[in-house]
Amino acid sequence: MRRAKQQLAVFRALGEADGPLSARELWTRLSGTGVGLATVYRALQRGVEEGTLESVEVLGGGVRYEPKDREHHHHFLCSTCDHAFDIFGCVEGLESLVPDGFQMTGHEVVLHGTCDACGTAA
Amino acid sequence: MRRAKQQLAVFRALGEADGPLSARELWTRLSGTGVGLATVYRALQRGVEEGTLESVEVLGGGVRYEPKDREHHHHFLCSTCDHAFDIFGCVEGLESLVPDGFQMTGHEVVLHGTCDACGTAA
DNA sequence: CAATAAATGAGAAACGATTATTATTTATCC
DNA sequence: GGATAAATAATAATCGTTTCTCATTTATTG
Repeated sequence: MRRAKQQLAVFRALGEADGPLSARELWTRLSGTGVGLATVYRALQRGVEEGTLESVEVLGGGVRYEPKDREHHHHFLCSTCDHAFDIFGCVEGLESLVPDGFQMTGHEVVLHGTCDACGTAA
Repeated sequence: MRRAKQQLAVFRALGEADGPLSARELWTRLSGTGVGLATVYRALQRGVEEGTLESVEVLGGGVRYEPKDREHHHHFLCSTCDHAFDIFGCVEGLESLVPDGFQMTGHEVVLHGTCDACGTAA
């Protein structure tokens, strides 16, 4: 049947965001449309099941979600507004950090500090 | 008065660990000694207040704690045993990732994969 | 040993995040 | 338009973590 108008709104909001969003952040952004929090969770769950979304944990603020088709990137967490921004590009020298006997399958880099808006407002 | 024998046990266990530990992990490690979970939390809270401990968030498993006097390092999270290991050394090229107008005050690197013990056991 | 004050353990309570429930609404198919 | 099944909003229930409460224990001091 597949109606899911509200769920599409969730996917669209995630696609337009400049970084991963938590369930609550999404709900807040969609608040004008009367979408329920449960529906946000349903959409996120389905998105992850279907492989279109990915859950990421940026320190500070639990689980956030973003579209899986985004290319390799990391995150910048603003300590003032608590928003997570995507930052593209990567770093060098990760392999040399891995201890003997350990096998690395992935990595996360999180920068923190102040974002443009918060730095200007200060 | 300052007795705090149990709290000292918490600090000692953290000092001997090879990575940051969560309150529950600490409690488990001290289980033989009859230390209560509330005491673990009390010790962690005091340690952070006094500046000897630091709370860190490694993705997957909430807040963990480690002594603040440890030199700059990052963490390796084993996806099998869910334990976080300290890894020393750092990476290159962080500054180039920071977007215009943003100010970076710190960074975190988390590698994930399989630790030595879990890789061998598999 | 007695008095005092901090520390403790056990369990209850609070808290936030997530999931389940349910009656209602909405799209689709005929 | 009517039947059907999925989707929805609201809210209750659940779950793990952290904090609170309080009676008891322990160190310290005299």
